[in-house]
Amino acid sequence: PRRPLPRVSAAALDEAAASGDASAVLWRVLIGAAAARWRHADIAALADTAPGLEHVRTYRDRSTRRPRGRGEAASVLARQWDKAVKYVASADRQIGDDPTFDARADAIAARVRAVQTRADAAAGRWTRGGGPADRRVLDVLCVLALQAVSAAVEADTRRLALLAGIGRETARTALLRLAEDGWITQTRPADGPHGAHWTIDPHGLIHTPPTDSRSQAVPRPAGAGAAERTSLLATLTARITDAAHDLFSLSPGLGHLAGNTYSRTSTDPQQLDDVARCIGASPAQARWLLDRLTEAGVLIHDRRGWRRPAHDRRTAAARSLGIDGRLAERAERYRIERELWAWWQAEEAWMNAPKRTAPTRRPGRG
DNA sequence: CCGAAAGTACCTAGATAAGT
DNA sequence: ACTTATCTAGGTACTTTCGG
Repeated sequence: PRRPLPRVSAAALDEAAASGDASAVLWRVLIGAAAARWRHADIAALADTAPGLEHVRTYRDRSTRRPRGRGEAASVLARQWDKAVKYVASADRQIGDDPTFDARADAIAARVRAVQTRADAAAGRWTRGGGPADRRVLDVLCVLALQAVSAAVEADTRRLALLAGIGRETARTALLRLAEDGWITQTRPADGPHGAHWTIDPHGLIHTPPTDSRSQAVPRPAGAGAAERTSLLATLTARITDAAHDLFSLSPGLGHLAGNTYSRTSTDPQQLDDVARCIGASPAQARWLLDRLTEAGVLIHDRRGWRRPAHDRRTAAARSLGIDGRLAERAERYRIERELWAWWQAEEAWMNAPKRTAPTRRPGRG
């Protein structure tokens, strides 16, 4: 979901950068593009022509500018882009660019938090039958909604399936089940090459209180909404990244529910009851799942409880079961890997960026 | 203007795991 | 041990876009 550039950055993109400080102009463009969730390919497509990207094409030699080589230009852009993405992730720069952003981020973060709270309270809904797949799809929809800063998002079944680490048909039926139970609603059917639109706000709760200037009854510090959105995004992205893995596929794999269980653990030890409550399972079922995860070598069990080892062992475990690479094969089949890969790399750059707030839990694998 | 290509949803059949 | 239902892959039909 790429948004238009903020005004400052759009102006910088058209600025004749050769005469002034070209690197500063480039920085203004990249920051805005990263905040608007552009991808590297989007900005790279403009590198040859846009006046504001002069710094990519040439470098300053005393009072003149000399052209860079093709490879050097690409590496300059890649390096600066990486820096910009990390900067935006750590500093919540969007607040300054877009005065409505904080309020919108606050609304969507509150909605996602409500959905997650309600889901966590629905014990048993996510452990039986298609429940594990349902919960993954719900979490992915929450992430997409946070990214788009909108409760309604376009979500075709393939993209959803790949992000959730499940099959496309499974994702489709999960959507139907979630809709039937009132967790989500389809706002627009599929239209040719475009997927259907779904909302995690079936009753339209978000749009009722608009960003009214007089509704300042609850004073919140500036940037609170943006910060909460960032924090939720980090938590939920880590969760789906942890769960979507070959090890948690079917057959000799440990299954979807085991993946969801693993995604709720961290390197800090947890008690059985905590884990059981997180996934809404009975203590006996949770115990069985934790034992299987421990047996596979991805969790450690001692008298303080269950925790993850310092290094992620999911891939090693999958390899020893002979199911390494399943998800990648599936992605290959769906033939949209290239597209998804770009999104995912931006997301990982986000995840690995230095955190401004207190460190939560570590993202699983780098 | 027409056909090819690409992307999506829906349907069906087989395999596998969970529940009783 | 048996029944049920869930997941997955393959195939089909429909729509839009693009190139000759």
